[in-house]
Amino acid sequence: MVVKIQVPRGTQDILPGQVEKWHYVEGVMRRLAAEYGFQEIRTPVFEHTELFQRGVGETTDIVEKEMYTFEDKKGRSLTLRPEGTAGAVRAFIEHSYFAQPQPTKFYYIGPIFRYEAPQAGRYRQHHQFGIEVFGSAEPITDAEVILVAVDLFSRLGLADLTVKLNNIGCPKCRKDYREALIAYFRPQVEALCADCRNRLERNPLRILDCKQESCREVVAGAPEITSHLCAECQEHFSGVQRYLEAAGVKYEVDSGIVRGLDYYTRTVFEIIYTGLGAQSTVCGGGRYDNLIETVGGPPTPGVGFGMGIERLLLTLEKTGCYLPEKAGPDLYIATLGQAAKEAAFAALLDLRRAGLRAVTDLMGRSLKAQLKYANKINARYVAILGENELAQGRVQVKRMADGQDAEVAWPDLLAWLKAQMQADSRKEEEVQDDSR
RNA sequence: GUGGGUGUAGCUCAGUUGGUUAGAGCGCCAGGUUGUGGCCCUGGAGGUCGUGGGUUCGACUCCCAUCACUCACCCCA
Repeated sequence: MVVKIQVPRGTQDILPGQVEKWHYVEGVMRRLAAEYGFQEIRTPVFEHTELFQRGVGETTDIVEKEMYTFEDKKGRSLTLRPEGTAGAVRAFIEHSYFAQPQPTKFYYIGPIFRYEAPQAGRYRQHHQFGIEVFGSAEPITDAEVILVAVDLFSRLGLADLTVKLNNIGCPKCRKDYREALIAYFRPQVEALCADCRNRLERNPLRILDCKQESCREVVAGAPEITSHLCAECQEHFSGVQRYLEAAGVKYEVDSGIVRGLDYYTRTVFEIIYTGLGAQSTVCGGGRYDNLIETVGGPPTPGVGFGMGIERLLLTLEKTGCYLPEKAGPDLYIATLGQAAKEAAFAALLDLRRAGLRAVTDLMGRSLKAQLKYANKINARYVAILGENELAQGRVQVKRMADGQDAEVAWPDLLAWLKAQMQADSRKEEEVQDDSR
C-alpha cells in the first residue's frame, strides 16, 4: 500500500448488505413502471455538452457550475449527465420516436453527476429513477406522472410524504408574471439578500423559494403566479388537480415550488420528506412543453420526474420501512477429508443448477471452523460430509436456526432440502399471518 | 465557492496537566485433544496516531498549513 486511494469526493461504493436494498427498490420501480406502460431506456452517461446547455438552460446552476465537463481526445466537449431528461429527449428525437404512436413513455434508472459540495443526502454521483411521457399535453398525463411517484412510495410503505404542486405557466403568462414580479420586488431591493438582488433581473422566479428570512418576508406579499396564468394554463392546472383528486392523491398547492431547470412549463411538483437533513426533495418533476423543440425535435409536449434513489433509501430507512437484509446461502457443505471434499465439490454443481445458493469450504478449515464460518455467514443449512457418511452414502444435515439434525441419503439431499425450505417458508408465512 | 465540526487498529471509540514498549470493545485468524456453529476461555495478526512543517530535552497531546470526511449555506434528487 503506497498511497491510499479513496472514492472520489461525493461518490460512494454500494457494498453487499446495501446493494440488496437497491435491487429491491429497483425491482419495485421496474414492475411499477411496466404496469403503467413505461418502457426502459438506457442512454449514455455522457452526452455532448451542448445538449445540456440547450436543454437544461444556460442560466441554471446546473449548467453554470455543476457539470462534469471534459474534452475527449478529439477535442469534443462532453459532459457527464447532470439530469436524466435531456438524454431521453435526445434519444426520442434521434430515433424518430415522434413518428411512432404517441405517447412515448420511457423510464430510466441510472447515475447522475453534479459537481456540488456533498452533504447529507447529496452526492456528486447519485442515482435517479425517472420517467418521461412525450407527446401528450393533456392534464391527465401530468396527473399520471405524479401518480406513478405516489404509487411507488405507497408500495414501498411510505406514508408521510408531501406532494407539492404548482403551475408556473407557459412562456406567455410567465412573461407577464415575470414583469409583475420585477415590478413588485424592485422598490424593495434593499430588503433582499445579495443572491436575490442578482436574481431580480435574471430569474425573479427564484426569489420565491429563497430561504433567507428577510427575503421570505418580502416574498410573502409578492403576486402569486396563479393570478397571472393565462386561461389555458389555468384550465390545465385545474384539470391536473381534478385527476389527482379522482385518484385520491393528496397534494398541496405551493406557489414557492419553482424548480431549478429552465425547461419547465406549467406543472411543476416536488415530493418531499422532512427528515433527511437539509435535503428534503425525494422526487421532483414537471411539464416541459418546449424542451423537445429546443433540443431540435418537432414541437412535442412532455412531462416527467426524477427521483433520487439515495434519498429514497434514506427515507425508507428513517421511517423504518421494510428493506431486505443481506442473505446467507441456503446450504453450506462442510467436509472432512479429501474424498468428501471432492464429492461435495461435484455435488454442488447440481445443487446450484437447481437454484440453491450453495457453497463449501475454500479455506482448508477444520470441521469446527467450517461450522463457525457457516454460522457467521448466516447459512440456513449445513450439510456435513465426512468419511463415514461417504462410506454409507448418507449426509448429516443441520438446520442452523435451531440446530436440528437429520440424516439424509446423499443422492436425496437436493429433494430433501427443497422440501424443507418450502416447509420453512410456509411456517414463516403463518407467523406473519398471526401477527396481523 | 463559503462557514462550522471531526480525523488514533477493519469498525466504534479511550488516551490523564506534553513523558518512555499507544489501549479497550467488537471484528478477523488460530486453538480449548478423537468429526459439529451460536455462549465462554486462551493466543495471534493488525496502527508511519490523516499528511507536512514548527515549538520542545521529549508531541497522539500545543501551533501553523494541507488533505479527507462530515454538517450547513447556495442549489437540488
